Amino acid sequence: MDVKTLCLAVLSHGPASGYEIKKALEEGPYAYFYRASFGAIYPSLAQLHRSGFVAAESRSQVGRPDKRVYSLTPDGHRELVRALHGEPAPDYLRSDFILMMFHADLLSSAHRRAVIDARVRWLREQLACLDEARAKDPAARRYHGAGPAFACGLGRTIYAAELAYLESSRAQLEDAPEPPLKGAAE
Amino acid sequence: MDVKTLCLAVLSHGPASGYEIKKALEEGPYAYFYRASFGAIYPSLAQLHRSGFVAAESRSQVGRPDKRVYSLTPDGHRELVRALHGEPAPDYLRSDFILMMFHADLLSSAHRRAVIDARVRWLREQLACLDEARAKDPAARRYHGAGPAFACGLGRTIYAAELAYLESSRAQLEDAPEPPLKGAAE
DNA sequence: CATATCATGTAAGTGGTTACATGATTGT
DNA sequence: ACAATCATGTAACCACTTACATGATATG
Repeated sequence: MDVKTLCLAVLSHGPASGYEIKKALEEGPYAYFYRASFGAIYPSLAQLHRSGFVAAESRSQVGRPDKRVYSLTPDGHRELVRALHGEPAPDYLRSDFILMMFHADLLSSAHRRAVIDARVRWLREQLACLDEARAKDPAARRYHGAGPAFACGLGRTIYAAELAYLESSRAQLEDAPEPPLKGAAE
Repeated sequence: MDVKTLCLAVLSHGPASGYEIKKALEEGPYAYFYRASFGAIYPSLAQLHRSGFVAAESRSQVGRPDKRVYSLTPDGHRELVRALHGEPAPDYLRSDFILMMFHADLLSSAHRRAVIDARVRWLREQLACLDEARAKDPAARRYHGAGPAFACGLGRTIYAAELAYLESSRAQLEDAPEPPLKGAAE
């Protein structure tokens, strides 16, 4: 699943410009499981347009570049459905946080505490954000139905589980004695 | 955190060849939060060697290329500690599975069920693997101490939470009626 | 008066992956 | 016989990120 497919996915909720797609990707629920920059989005949209998967409408604006609003064509919709019916690639997670925790014994206790604190704050923020969105945020209206609810619930579950684990287990990590002599392993 | 740092991290548990690092990365607990291919590992090791962060010892073998066993130098250890004390980059997750679930309404019920079944099987496998390793697997002896236990426990917690969520919520997703008319959103 | 938001696009660089080249040994 | 495991390395390729170019309008 490349950025092109991701653009089709976002556009399936309604027409949008490249700029709006970027915003949807970093503010909406997509942010949880995907990411893309302008340098990836704009060329992708241009290529999707050449392939006939999206239609473009230029809305001229004063003072800024014309806003190009893209919308899914029937072909684009079929292409999205086709891509969604392939084998899902295995999840790819890259986490500096877990790497640091794995090597907690090499960390100064100050840094260890700071990193965990930041993580806890971030998790609480994400949870608050998800709950708030579910309640009344107008931006969330875009995403309704069983699928988005399921995916957001999954995100919520995982964040909550990690937060609970961190809060209950961080003491063990922080109280652990430093190894008596480095290089004495095994 | 690039592949170079990752190599240093693996080598901090003891000397290893490029091949063994790859195995540690895809079989050990690192697999949960990082990944790397030979094409990334071998050049990284060569560069680490040039930088003086690892020492190399060639063990000649009959019939195969000499096995080059690398080990962390004091400089390499310091470099690892230094890297571990930086700001952790935000987690990067890329999940085709969640993207598919987000667009569950575009999926055939057969594919939707197949994908969820495969995910459930995979999660159960991961959990079994983590529990087995904790019990008696000799390969896990490499990783001991509070850090690895914490990181593995975190992985276990998250997998278990996702599995429970999937099993309790999949019915809602699968029973959801198809939208009456496509394109009638809003 | 500086910073953020809106808005599109390109070019250079990067951090990898995939495929290739090579080949003995062991297990099925 | 065939596949898997052990073992290292290179080269071509790729998808993406970062930085640049441009600039009006609104907000604090």
